[in-house]
Amino acid sequence: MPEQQNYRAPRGVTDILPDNQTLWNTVKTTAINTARQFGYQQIDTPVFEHTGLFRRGVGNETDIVQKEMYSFEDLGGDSLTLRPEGTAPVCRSYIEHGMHNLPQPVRLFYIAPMFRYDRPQAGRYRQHHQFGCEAIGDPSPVIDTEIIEIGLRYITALGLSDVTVRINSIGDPETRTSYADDLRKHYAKFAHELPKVDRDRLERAPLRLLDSKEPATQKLSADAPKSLNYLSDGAKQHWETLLTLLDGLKSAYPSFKYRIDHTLVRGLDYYNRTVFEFEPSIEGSQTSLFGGGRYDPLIGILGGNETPGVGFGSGIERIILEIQRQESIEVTDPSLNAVMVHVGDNATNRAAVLAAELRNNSISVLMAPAGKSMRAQMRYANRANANYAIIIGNREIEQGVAAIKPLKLDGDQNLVTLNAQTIANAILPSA
RNA sequence: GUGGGCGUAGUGUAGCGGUUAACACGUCAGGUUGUGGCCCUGAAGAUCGAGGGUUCGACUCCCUCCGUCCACCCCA
Repeated sequence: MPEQQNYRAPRGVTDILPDNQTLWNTVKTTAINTARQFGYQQIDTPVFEHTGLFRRGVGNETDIVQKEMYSFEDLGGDSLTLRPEGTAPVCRSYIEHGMHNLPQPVRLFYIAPMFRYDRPQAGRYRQHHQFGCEAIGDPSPVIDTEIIEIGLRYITALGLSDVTVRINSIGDPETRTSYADDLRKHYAKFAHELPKVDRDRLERAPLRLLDSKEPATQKLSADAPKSLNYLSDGAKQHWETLLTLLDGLKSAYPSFKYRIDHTLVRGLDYYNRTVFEFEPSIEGSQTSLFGGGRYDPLIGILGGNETPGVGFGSGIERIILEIQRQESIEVTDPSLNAVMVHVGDNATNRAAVLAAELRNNSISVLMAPAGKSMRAQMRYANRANANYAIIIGNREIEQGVAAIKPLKLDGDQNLVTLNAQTIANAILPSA
């Protein structure tokens, strides 16, 4: 006897069961419609890429690359990685397909699974899905604002309120090094007071100390140097224009509020200037719904011509959690037009043919389980969430009729001639 | 990687050192002449997460492991 093994889904990944599909599809459809309203076109990139794309693009020292990637060697010896984020692959595709020859900026969006090896918890999974938008080829803060507006429109369409946008500018790569140096100096004075996790980060990633959750570090962060004071003239003007544009959004989005947060930095190396996050205003676990920013260096890093870009990624699972928490929208499963209830072999054969013909009339219909009692079939029809039962037994076959019984609406059962057209007329709503 | 909570039928729960391990929902079959929802009856379904102890006896107490959830970290 072979040993029996009960498999479960691997840690941190989940099935999206039929009960949740309507909500999922609503969210995805909302994302697609929103992106299209802004003229974004959909792109799908492969689930895996060359590992080097992420090492270079996301940054070799980032947590994502250091400890969260699903990397493997394929049978040909290539090192491949399940995509942990969406921006680098889209930029790779932009370069590979010469999209700089298209009118700039190129506006793209995707809805795709992402993979990160991490300890699962609420709102965090090893496979999650992101709706992302990328605008490539435009350096203006107008397009930064557009990206943020897409996010606003998306969450507004999903009925979400109490969402705050945190925003910051981390400047350009050149000014960032001197900023990082000064940050190091600031914290180094009190290095002995820092918790060990933060002391470790001091050298490697001083910007990360700013959003540390350690109280001791937070106290020091209050009067730490701010990246906004280190901006180059160009970055500074970009930032100030951005704020003006964001203020302008308030007339179209009355509940929109943003907060300048100089502790906001992001864990991916490719960002410059604008960075932002959308987060719900709940205490406790801070699960941001969106993250994004400008990534002007990225295309160059990946070997393309220097090309500016800006974008965001938004976790669909987290959006769904927030929709459920706020009860912001209600979805109902679509109902079925009809279930065929059939007793007796002749009736069953006739019912199967009729079902096929009804489907030609765009009617959704399914067969109740053959060979079961009429009571069992009627119960099945009821559970199937169907509008009508089409009942065919020996009596109906003899008389050449079908009994049409409404299951949801009030009304009596009635008999119609046994053919697809008359049945269709009897159950189609408009008729 | 670090810390905490929790693991009993498909799901949600109850239970106690000795029980036929209970209840609800769900599933299946019935409730006379072929007709769902409500209601009623019955059935199937749990090696009480795994292994090891303590004990005459453990689902119940102890240990280990595994799983899971939550938090840290990081992010979406």
